Amino acid sequence: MIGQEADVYRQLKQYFSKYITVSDEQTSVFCSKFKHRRTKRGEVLLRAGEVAPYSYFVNKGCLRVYMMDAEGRESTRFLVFENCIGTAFPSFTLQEPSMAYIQSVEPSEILYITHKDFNEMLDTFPVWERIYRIDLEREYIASIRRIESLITMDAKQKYNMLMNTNPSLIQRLPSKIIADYLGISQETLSRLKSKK
Amino acid sequence: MIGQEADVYRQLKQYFSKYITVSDEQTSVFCSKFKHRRTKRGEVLLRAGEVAPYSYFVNKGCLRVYMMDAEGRESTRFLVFENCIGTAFPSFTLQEPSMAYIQSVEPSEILYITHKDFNEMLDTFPVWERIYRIDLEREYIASIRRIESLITMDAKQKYNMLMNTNPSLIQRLPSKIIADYLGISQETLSRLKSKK
DNA sequence: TTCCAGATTTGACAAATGTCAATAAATCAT
DNA sequence: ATGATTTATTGACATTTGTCAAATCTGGAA
Repeated sequence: MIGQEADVYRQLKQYFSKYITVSDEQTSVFCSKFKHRRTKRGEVLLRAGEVAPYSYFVNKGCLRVYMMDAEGRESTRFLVFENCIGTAFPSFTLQEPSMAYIQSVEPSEILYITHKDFNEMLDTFPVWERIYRIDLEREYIASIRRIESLITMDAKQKYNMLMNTNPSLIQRLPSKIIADYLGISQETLSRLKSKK
Repeated sequence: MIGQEADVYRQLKQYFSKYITVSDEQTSVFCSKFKHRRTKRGEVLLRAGEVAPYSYFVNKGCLRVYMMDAEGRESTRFLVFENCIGTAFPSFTLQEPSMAYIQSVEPSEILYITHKDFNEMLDTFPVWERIYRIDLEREYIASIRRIESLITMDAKQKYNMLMNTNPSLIQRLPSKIIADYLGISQETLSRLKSKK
């Protein structure tokens, strides 16, 4: 049992020490702020209008951050896979009502931390701010790449890019989600796949 | 003369103390790392393929970070206006060759800092890391909003949004740049403006 | 002022993509 | 396994947007 519990934080600990060295004591403190839970396929963790209370680290599975327009059409803003941390970022950071939903697209195993704990750690541990800052840089760079692809590429180019950079994503997720992640209709995506 | 020199850093000092309190001594150290220069209209500060050596704070004017495809078509990734800091972010941060160009679209007055100084300050001053981290959060949130608009809106919606959130930008910049910032052709933009 | 270079607008047409509807395929719960 | 429900594909067509070319407008230099 102890072995199993320890295992729950194994990936998170790796995540902390990915770019910098963190002492065992600090790692323990950081982990202690994260609670563990499992989610069901399709489970909605946050609805638009709510203030995001948590940020999520994915041990296993996949979370999807998406918006819905007045006609019920969905657009996927971000996908959070194994060993990544994510949330409805503007809402979590500014503690404002969210424009986005968060949904577990697969049965998942996640660790989550409250905004309060997250920010207290920023004030208490410079190392935590360092870890977070480096993570922000990576996330921001990824979002810049995404913006570039959205303003410069047509549907086929965007799909090919995803094939090259993230082929597992295509195999794993329903094409409906791939389509609205790319900002194209599922019919267009379906045609791209057959035509090549 | 002393008064004029001090004035050059006035906006930068305000920028530092926008979200947190910074001592005068620290502010002085931070400012000392930024050099001052003026740019001409159209001047190119960075070319694709080069590693971005500097990050720029704009006192006056506007910088444009843009990409160019094989056919010479340009896409504006970001615009940096007064009292904002910006650069070819992935290149500056990772010190890799840039995919983007940086150009001064107006005669501008800027302060710039080297990557080395920037990172040394991160290791020396936790306050600097804090300032940078908060700035990253804001920039990242802005980029998320931009991604949302790119995947959910058509050309007219994107233009209307820009009109509402940033009307000065439309008056100030040539419509060619507005168009490739929105990821649409200048002809489409021109038609949108006349129709509604 | 006058002229020129660049920017903007407009028109005609082509290409890409979206929408709607019907069908086929896959997945889930029982 | 089997039916029910969701998801994916395909076709026909409408709409949006891009492309190219020409015309018009604009601001700065001589």
